[in-house]
Amino acid sequence: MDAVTPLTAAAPAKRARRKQARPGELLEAALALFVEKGYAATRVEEVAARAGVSKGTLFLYFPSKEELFKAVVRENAGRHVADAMREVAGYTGTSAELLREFIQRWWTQYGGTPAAGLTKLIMSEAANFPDLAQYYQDEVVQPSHALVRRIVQRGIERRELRDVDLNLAAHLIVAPLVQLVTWRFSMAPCCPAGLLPEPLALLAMHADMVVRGLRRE
Amino acid sequence: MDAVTPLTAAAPAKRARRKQARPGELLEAALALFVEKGYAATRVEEVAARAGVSKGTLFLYFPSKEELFKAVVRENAGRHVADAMREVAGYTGTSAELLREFIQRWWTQYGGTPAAGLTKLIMSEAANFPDLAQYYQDEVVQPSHALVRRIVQRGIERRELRDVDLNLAAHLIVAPLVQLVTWRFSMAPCCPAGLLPEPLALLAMHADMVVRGLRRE
Amino acid sequence: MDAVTPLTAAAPAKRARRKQARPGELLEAALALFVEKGYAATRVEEVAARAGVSKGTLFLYFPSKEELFKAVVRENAGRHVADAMREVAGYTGTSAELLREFIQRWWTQYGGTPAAGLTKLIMSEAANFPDLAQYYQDEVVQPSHALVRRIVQRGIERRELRDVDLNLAAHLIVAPLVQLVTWRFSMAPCCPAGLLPEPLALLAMHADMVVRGLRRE
Amino acid sequence: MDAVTPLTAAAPAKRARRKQARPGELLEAALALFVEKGYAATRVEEVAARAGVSKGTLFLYFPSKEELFKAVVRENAGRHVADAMREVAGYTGTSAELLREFIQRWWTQYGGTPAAGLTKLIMSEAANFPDLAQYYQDEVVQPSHALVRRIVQRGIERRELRDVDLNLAAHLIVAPLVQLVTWRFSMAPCCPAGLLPEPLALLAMHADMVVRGLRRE
DNA sequence: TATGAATGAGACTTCATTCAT
DNA sequence: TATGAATGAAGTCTCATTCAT
Repeated sequence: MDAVTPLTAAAPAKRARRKQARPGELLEAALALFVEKGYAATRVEEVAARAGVSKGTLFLYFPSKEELFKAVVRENAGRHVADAMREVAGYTGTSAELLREFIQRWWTQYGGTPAAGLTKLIMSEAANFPDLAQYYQDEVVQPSHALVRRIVQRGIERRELRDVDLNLAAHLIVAPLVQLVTWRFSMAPCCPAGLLPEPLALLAMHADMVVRGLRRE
Repeated sequence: MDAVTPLTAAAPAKRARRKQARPGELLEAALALFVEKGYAATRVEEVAARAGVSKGTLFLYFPSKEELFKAVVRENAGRHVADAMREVAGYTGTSAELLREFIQRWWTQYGGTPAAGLTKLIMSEAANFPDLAQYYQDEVVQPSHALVRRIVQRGIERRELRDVDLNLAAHLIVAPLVQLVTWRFSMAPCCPAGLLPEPLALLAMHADMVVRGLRRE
Repeated sequence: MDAVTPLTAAAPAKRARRKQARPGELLEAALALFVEKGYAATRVEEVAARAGVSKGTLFLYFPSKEELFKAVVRENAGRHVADAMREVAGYTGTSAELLREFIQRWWTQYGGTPAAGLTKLIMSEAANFPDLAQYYQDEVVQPSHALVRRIVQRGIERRELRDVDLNLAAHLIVAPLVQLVTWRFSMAPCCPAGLLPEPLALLAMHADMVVRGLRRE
Repeated sequence: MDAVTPLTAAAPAKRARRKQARPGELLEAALALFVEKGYAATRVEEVAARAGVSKGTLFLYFPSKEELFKAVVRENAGRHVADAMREVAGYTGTSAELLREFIQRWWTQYGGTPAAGLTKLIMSEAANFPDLAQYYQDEVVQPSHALVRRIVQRGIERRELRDVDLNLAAHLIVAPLVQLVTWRFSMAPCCPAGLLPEPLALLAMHADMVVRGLRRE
């Protein structure tokens, strides 16, 4: 700000920096708790505590628990779909490779991140927040399915894949992905080891099964 | 109630019958509401009202909301798995037929019934009721997966199917089934028509994909 | 209910009888406290305690503090005006007697009762509850002023009173009455004895002054 | 702030002037808001905002909301009574003229000014702040009533007025004045036009009524 | 057995007050 | 001196649970 006082310029405002960061910290804490315990069973004081602030501070940034919840959904919904669509559009390899690539990426960019909890959260709370469910439907589900349908259609047009119902195929390709994150945030924490398949191994086999299941013989 | 009025004499019998039925009616009502709104957001008074009794009556049959919830889970968990295991044991047809048969039956006997809401319910509440999650794991998930593994193993032994990882295969076969009911009780009510695939068509294609994906070429 | 069991008929339901009385008891308690401390400074728990019930019970009868407040106003507003209007309509004496009668009655039927606190309450809270202020205006103020204007007009028509502005006269006749109750519920409790004029003496002199001030000389 | 920038050198002076004025601006803002919404319903942040400063600044000048309130009352109470007493002492005209003069002056110097809101404020909050009510009683009510009693007594001694109870007469003379300001700050803002009498016309008629009501016939 | 009025612990939310900047 | 982010006590309201009828 001022070249004459570089010392203070380095620490412009500890408070101000926190203020910038607060909403994000609160949203992160809220996502984790809402996913774990559900909306109703999560107390705002817990969210605040996990974000390292007091109850009152939360309400400086979000006017109510419900608005906090909506912000959590909006913040995390549909951030990765757009990226993925662009990548698919320019892909030049075989459909088998594309499907494997897509499934792998889905895991590294969404399924394996904390943001994936949103999937379980929406599933659990859809009936209590119909407008959010609709929003998620529009912003995440529809674009994702459209993307998968496009991949399959590309394979059909390239005569690599059988001529199947695109909508059904999309559901069957997506289902194990969704199921994987749903499981990760619900039963998995209760069921120690052994029985949980390694996500990447599961996804590799899923890609393999899909390719075999769809390929033109 | 009054010996002078024989017209009402029939009542005690009817009431007795109702009395017998009460717990079942309450469990049914509770399942539906817990599935729809979640445990925390469901009020016991709603459950009682839906079962046609008063709030106080519910507490005559279940000592607390939590015990009601546990009863709901115990009542609905694992009723169908044992039957299915017996049927598989005596099956004589091909693996393709067996897989199709299994998937169809799963839908008609569980996935398409109100009891399937339990799957979504457990997903949503597992973290809040770890012992119930464990119970469900032991009574439903493990037996179901074991059953599916047995089907696949039978196919491998009969040299109809490839030699795949049984555990991964079981997860991939089950995932779309679980996903179907999860969806049915969460997003589906919000997303009118068109986009929802017909369950039986979806399951038929799933069976087809699984057979193609696993068969020995 | 049943002539054969007169003993139980005498005590049909202690609970039920309380339920009947509860809203009235709560309204009475609320009126007293709202008048004394104002709406914002009165805690619902105090109201409940004064009515002899717990916090939760209050909310069985009134959905919110604000609705309780509105019920208090509606319950107490304008109950006496209609009676007074009927009496004035049939009066046959002189205007001096009528004015004295009116003022005396106002005190015995409203100004001296707990319900008079409503006047101070509305004064204090009008800006925070504009719709209630309007309601009070319509149900109490306007009818009361109309009644007083009618009394004065009758006197003018009978050539007992001077031909004055009816609206101004009404305000000047009413002002000391309102002031008396306002004082009674605000300063009076703080200013012990001596300085407080005897209400009936004050009202008698007021009536006298009004008659002298309005009479045709 | 910076000697190198003479342009801003004027600022300290301006700010100093503001600093001097701060308490007054805050008291003015507080009076208006306390009158309008009551003590409890007024937030200190609103007071600060109306005075053009931040919440924290208010607490530099007043240690608490309650002290701010007390300062508001002390600042506005009893400023005009002393002046009026002096004027009455040297008056040489008739009692009728004196009463008219007194009532007119009361309006121009108090009743028509923002400070008159204090009357309504004290009335509303007396029970919550008994010591302030006492203070107001001592500093404003008693002196005012004493002044009015003196005016009436002077008229009696000059054989212009009847020999009435001085205390009652004072209450009846003051009541419409108090009522006028009370109304002005409570119901008036809700009741658009038409029905509100013109203050000066009302006061003129009041003076007229008082003179007629008290004069020796 | 059935009811529903009553309770009170606990949740969300507000706001006077503090304090680092 | 001035700011406004942060705090937490206190208030409103909900709802599981009890119990007199």
